[in-house]
Amino acid sequence: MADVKSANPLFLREDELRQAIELLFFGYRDFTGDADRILAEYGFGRAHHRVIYFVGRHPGMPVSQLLAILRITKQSLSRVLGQLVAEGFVQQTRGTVDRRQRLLELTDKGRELERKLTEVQKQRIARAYREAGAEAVAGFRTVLRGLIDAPDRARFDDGEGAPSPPGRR
Amino acid sequence: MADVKSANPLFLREDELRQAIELLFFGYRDFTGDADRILAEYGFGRAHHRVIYFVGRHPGMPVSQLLAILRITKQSLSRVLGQLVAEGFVQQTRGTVDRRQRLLELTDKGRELERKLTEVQKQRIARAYREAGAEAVAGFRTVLRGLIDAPDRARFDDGEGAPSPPGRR
DNA sequence: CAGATATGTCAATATGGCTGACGTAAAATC
DNA sequence: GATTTTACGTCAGCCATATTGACATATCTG
Repeated sequence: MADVKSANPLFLREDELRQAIELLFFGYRDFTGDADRILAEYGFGRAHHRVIYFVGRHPGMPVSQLLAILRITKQSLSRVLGQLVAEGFVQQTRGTVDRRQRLLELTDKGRELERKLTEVQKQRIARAYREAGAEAVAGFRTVLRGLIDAPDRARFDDGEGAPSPPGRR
Repeated sequence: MADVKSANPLFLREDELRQAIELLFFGYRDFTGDADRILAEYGFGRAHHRVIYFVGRHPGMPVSQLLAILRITKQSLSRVLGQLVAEGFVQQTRGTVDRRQRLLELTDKGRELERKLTEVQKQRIARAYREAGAEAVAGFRTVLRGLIDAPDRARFDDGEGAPSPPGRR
């Protein structure tokens, strides 16, 4: 089982690749489904979740960087971020080194919601990880990382979490 | 490397689980990005892709079954499916055993688009698979399958492609 | 025949994207 | 110090995709 280096190994067959497409479709649908249900209770959507997640992950992040990660326009972000600020989930403070910047961070209320959302997703992943075992998990990460475009792939190299450099897209 | 059965193995640590969340976010975004670009040329969106994909995969599928897979309302499907039929990508024929049913299938034009869309996605997956190797691929599939809710998980067991039984949701 | 089912359609609404235009404050540059 | 660039915000309008609810029609089933 170590010499699978033929020109067209089994795992590159048509139906294997198709299966991957469907695994990603169903997997992502169910993976996001957990959080969607919680968000609905708050009148929020997936867009709010992404903001809450990344702000929670990188406290003090300026708006421009959040835009770069999410790859949406500032007008689109504005509505969502505005709601989160208005309802007290996200807090904006002026930057000290560059006073034009609005640095974003979660409030206690925001952190609580972030925790709830991340919790259900972590549980789903933990269950799948546990059932699959360490080796399968390593494979999962390798393949998924390989599906990501090079610029953002670096995010999963080293310390993981380092914001990608400007001009990545 | 065979006795990782402690109460809380390394791969279940907080940061490992968080990394999985981000891998899925970035991975799915880039995975769908390829097809999105092609679809835009046709004035279609992701919704059209899903219809084309599943109809192509299961020719002769009735509308009700497509609704069950996509988990959207018939009103939502109606607009998208209507466009695809109007523009000659999908063809509807009355069922013979049950004449109330509209059985869906791709036209030649539809099959051609399906092929183009699936092709770019297969290429991305094939590259990641090739770089990762057979064992990693096996792990990827095991974990991803574990992320899927039980009803649809069966889709990836046996012959794979068997439509899930009625009442799955 | 009565009722359930498969499909379609009309209308109204929400969410989350987009482009374009314009404004303001602060930093950076000449 | 004046000018230009940057970071951010906002107004206005558009599009795609989803929702709920109500109703219509044809067909199947008991």
